[in-house]
Amino acid sequence: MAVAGRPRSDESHKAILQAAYDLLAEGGLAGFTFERVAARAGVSRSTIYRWWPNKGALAMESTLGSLTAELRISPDLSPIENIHLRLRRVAEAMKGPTGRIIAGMLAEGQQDPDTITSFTEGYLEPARGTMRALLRQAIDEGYLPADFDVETAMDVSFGSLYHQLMLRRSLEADWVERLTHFMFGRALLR
Amino acid sequence: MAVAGRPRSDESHKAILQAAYDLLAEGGLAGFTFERVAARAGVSRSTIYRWWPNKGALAMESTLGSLTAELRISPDLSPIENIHLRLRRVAEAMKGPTGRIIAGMLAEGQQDPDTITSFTEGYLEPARGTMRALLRQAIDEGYLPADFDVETAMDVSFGSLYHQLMLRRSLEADWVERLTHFMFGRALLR
Amino acid sequence: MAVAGRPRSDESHKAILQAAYDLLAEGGLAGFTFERVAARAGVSRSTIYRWWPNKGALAMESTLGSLTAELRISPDLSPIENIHLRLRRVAEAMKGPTGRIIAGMLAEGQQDPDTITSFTEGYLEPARGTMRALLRQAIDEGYLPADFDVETAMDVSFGSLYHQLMLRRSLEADWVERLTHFMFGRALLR
Amino acid sequence: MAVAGRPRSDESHKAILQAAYDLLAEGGLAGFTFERVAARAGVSRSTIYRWWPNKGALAMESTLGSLTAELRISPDLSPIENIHLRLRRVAEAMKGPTGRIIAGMLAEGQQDPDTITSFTEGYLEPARGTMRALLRQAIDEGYLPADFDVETAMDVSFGSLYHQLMLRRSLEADWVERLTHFMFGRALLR
DNA sequence: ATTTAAGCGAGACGGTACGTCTTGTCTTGAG
DNA sequence: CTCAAGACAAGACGTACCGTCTCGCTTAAAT
Repeated sequence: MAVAGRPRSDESHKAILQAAYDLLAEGGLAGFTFERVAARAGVSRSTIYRWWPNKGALAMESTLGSLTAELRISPDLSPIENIHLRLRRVAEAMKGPTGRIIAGMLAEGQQDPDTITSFTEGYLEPARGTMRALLRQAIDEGYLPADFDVETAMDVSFGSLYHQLMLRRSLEADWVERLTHFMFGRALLR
Repeated sequence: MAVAGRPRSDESHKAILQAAYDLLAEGGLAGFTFERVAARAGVSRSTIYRWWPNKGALAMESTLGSLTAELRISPDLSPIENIHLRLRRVAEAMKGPTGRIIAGMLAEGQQDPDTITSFTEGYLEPARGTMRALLRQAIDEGYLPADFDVETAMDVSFGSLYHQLMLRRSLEADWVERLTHFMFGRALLR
Repeated sequence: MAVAGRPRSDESHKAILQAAYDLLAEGGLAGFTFERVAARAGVSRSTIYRWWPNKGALAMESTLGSLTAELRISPDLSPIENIHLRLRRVAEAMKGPTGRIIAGMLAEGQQDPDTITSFTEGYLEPARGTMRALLRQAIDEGYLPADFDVETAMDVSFGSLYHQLMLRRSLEADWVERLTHFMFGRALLR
Repeated sequence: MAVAGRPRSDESHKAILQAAYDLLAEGGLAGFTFERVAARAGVSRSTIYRWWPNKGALAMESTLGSLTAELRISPDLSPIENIHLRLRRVAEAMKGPTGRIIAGMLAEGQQDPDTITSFTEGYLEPARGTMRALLRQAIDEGYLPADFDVETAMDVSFGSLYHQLMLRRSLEADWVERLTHFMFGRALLR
């Protein structure tokens, strides 16, 4: 049952998200301003304020879509190999604009807890869900021992990866490989 | 041999660092302003600009002293236990104001790479140095296999710990214990 | 047909002009600061910057109104007497706050030519217009010779008067009287 | 009888005056700063503060020498012609850097009365002295009537000339000629 | 057909902080 | 006693954003 009043402009909505994404990709958190987003989107500032309470929320929404795309599983690989592949892809993505955006959101979140919540719910938990399933499968199929600590494994893998990102340290393929070896042992990766 | 010119006021210097530390401890990065630091320290703003190029540098210097205090080794414990103890202490410290400050600096560093450099050189590398020594000792004394990947172990331990911090997730003792178990295996912790 | 956007606050506008006038009247150019004007007007600094490009412009606008008031002609006096009266009144006004303001604007104009332009167009030219009319009338009515140099007479009268002002020299009635005698000859002043 | 202590550096003294003069000539009052004078003179700021109480005094002293140079009388001309010549030369000088400096000092004097005093005593009164002598000579020799108001004539000539300068109006030769005509009548100038 | 209820642009407003600049004072060490 | 060097408190500068606000216009559902 539609409410009275002029409906929300889908055009503006999209333009804002796109402008926000572009700005974040270009300069990270610095230079990410409501004013600039509005200017680039060709939209009035108040329209942004009407729909997003703060920069974190806007940054989140403008980014989430593009983040979840790469979460795909190859059924012809072993669970451990699948995990390795996923980590490698995520690391790869983090080297580009997506990485700047995520780092920016984690940074923004230090001032505004809501951003952390959105980030966790919107991106991290889904990612952990897939990873969790893979780890459980690995246990079920005997690749990992029954008492393998799944949750900690995820804290470790995501944690070290994103920390690496924030410190602007290496996210190259061999770093990911060493990480996987460290977590699972060399034997499990053909 | 002192240089010409009025010498730097040690009093102001200390007052600035103290005020900066207090502000960071109180409100984290938000509300950490040169203006407020100056006001609280009873110092003119230009004096701060004269000595610190940006907020990150000031935040760093105001915190480093209190950070390095806790880097002490108990010689009567095994290397693994020492590592565990260190991680627990660091995690404990991160729950208080120090944690907010470090999270703030990592956040600030996303806009200003110099802050990351200062953080790495001033705090992280020294911490890694101690940790590295302990891990090598553990290998030498047979607690860990000869091919144990020391560097990755540090990426993992510090990484997951600080990521946990930034996500405002648990830093409780049992989390640290699970982390240590995950990295070294339960057997090694008495 | 009003333009879109929040309309300019007439209240703030007036408060700014009033505060500017008061500050100028009190202390002349020294102490005339956007910051103080803002504080006294109870207005944010940016509001002033939005409407006036520099101090001179604000000083001008805050003063022009009160300046043009005194330009009135008494029809029952001879043109020469009218001129004399006008000069005496202007000189009188220059002894008060208005004088400090005008001196301040002429001073300010040495750094910023726009201030001079505003002053000339907003105040001086109108004043010269009236004076010019009186001089022409005096010629027409035979008080002054046909080849009397009207423009130079105005350069001389205004010039010596405002120079006197800037040098903080006498602006008393007898000085004005001597000036008039010098320009027109004693005979013409009853 | 020399006083104890290091003698005043004549080199610094001259460098300061020269730097001050240059800065004034280049940019007028704007950009005339103790800091810049010190920098350009290769002198410490405190040295300037030790010898000059404020900008006006420094501006004055740096300029006075070059101002009085042009006050010379040609004995083979009539007094009126000499006056005319003098005014023309002063007007000519005012079109260059000297003019900017004098205008700057008159402006500066609106904030600091001492500058006005220095200006009057150091430059204006001497100039008026010469002019006064010429006018008296003109009266004595019958070029001007015995009751010619000498002081007012000087107020008028200098006043209109310097006002013209401050308004950035014409200081061309024909303007000076019209001024002389206005004051003395056409007959007296061949 | 008219009212009502948003959405939206434009843009003013009070604030806060930025980083820079200048002022006038002070403190040191060297001449 | 002078001078260079330079630190210091104070405070204004002009700019950039913030979050809020007031308008007038537009768009659609409800009356």
